[in-house]
Amino acid sequence: MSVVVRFAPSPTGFLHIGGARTALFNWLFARHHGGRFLLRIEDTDRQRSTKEAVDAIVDGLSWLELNWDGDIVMQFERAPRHAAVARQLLASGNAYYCYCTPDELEAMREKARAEGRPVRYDGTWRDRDPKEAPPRVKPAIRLKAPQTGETVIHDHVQGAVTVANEQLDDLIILRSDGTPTYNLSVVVDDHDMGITHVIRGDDHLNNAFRQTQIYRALGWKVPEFAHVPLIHGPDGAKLSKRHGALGVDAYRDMGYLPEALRNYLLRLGWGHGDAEIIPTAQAIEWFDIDAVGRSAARFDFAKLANLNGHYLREAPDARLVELVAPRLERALARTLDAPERARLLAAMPGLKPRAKTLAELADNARFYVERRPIPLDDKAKALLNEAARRSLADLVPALASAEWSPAALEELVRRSTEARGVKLGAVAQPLRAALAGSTSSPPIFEVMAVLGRDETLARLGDSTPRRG
RNA sequence: GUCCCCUUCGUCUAGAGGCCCAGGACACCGCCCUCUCACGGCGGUAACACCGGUUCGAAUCCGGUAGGGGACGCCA
Repeated sequence: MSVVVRFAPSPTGFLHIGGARTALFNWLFARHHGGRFLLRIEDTDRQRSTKEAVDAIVDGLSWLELNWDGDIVMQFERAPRHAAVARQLLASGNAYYCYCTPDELEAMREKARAEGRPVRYDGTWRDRDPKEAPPRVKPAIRLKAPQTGETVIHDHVQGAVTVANEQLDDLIILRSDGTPTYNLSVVVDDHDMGITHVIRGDDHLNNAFRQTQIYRALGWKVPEFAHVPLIHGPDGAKLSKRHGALGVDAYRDMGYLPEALRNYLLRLGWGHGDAEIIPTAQAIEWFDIDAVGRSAARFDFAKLANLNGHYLREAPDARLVELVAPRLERALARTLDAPERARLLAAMPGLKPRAKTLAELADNARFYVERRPIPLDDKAKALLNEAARRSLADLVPALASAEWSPAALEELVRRSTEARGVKLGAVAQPLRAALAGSTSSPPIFEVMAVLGRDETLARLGDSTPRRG
């Protein structure tokens, strides 16, 4: 049997990090088994669904490179089909009209809660003659669920989960306005789309029982289930915005690479021996939904940053220039020309091991394309005292005719410091301050090589006293 | 309140009765490398929630307790 899975978000906000992970698991499962990964937008809540949210989901999945197969299914468009199935259930005696009004139901729940009883529909209209229906009340359709026995789900993550049928009430499958409810729509769509494995957040575990009852009433085959745990914040509580329940676009903005986020999300709740760095191709080979853990994991930015640093170091320099250039252009409020981009490319090997995010990489790269006189931070200013400036000035004549390579420059400066009996750092740090504008940067001779002789001497000139 | 689920270092996890006085990674702390900052290398602190039981032997199996999470809508 070929595997067919789907990711089915409701477009009521951005694609959040938890949704991204269930999408990733679905995608990996499909790719591992050579099956299909479908995308269905559950937009049946007309009040809250927005076009912007649909775009955000599509953009987020695209950025994460979780490509789906076939066309996107818009659930609302299938509402007539769902309603038809509800009527089919009615005709077969597996559903019935319920004439309770929302107010009555609310009162029913209120009373049950107050009396400490389970909050469930009491079955008022289950066996009552519809002829007794109050006039002018439009009925909803409820599933006539089994009242005895139990419903068991064999979940690939949670194992066998059993619930007594008396715990489940007769859920509404078609609203009084004729629109289908979530559980009905999901069952009909999953069936019609040929979904073999339903992989979703475990907040849906309870729905799986309801849905199983609908499948049975319809005589349809129940799909395999895998309910993956939710992601929690650092405090163990539900992920809040402050903790990282952000849209994936926010992670892109913070400068994380999609492959790093994928690797991080994969390791949240799943492991393969001691493996930590798991590139996507490897993940596809190894991924196994049955090995996903049953407990919720906490989101940890530090680990994400570490992983991101790894993928940053591995990324081709040209790609990083493309990713960093727009950030620099925004910061500098101007566009970068070809020589500046070339300079960034040459600087990238020295820059990338020093950053954990693209934001940090852009910050660190900025001095390379800053226009003279480049701004100096406070520590750099303090470092460039009278004595430091003089020793830099002493270096200028030799630099003017030096061979311009990192090794030759280092050799030259080392010889000069040895001759004067000072440590290399005594000159390297002032050089760094004058050329990079701060007290930390890639190796200074490499910086000089990338900057070129003219720019180097010009920057030194900006910081040293004029010769008389 | 009712139902369901979860519980190994601070965090993510390995572990499916003896290989575990519990392994890896991140974070943290030392040391090394070193022109700064990183990267890298080496080392360190640190966990089987608790109580019973089964067994020659339990992190691993069973029961209970505690703590945490999720679900209880004519939302999805």
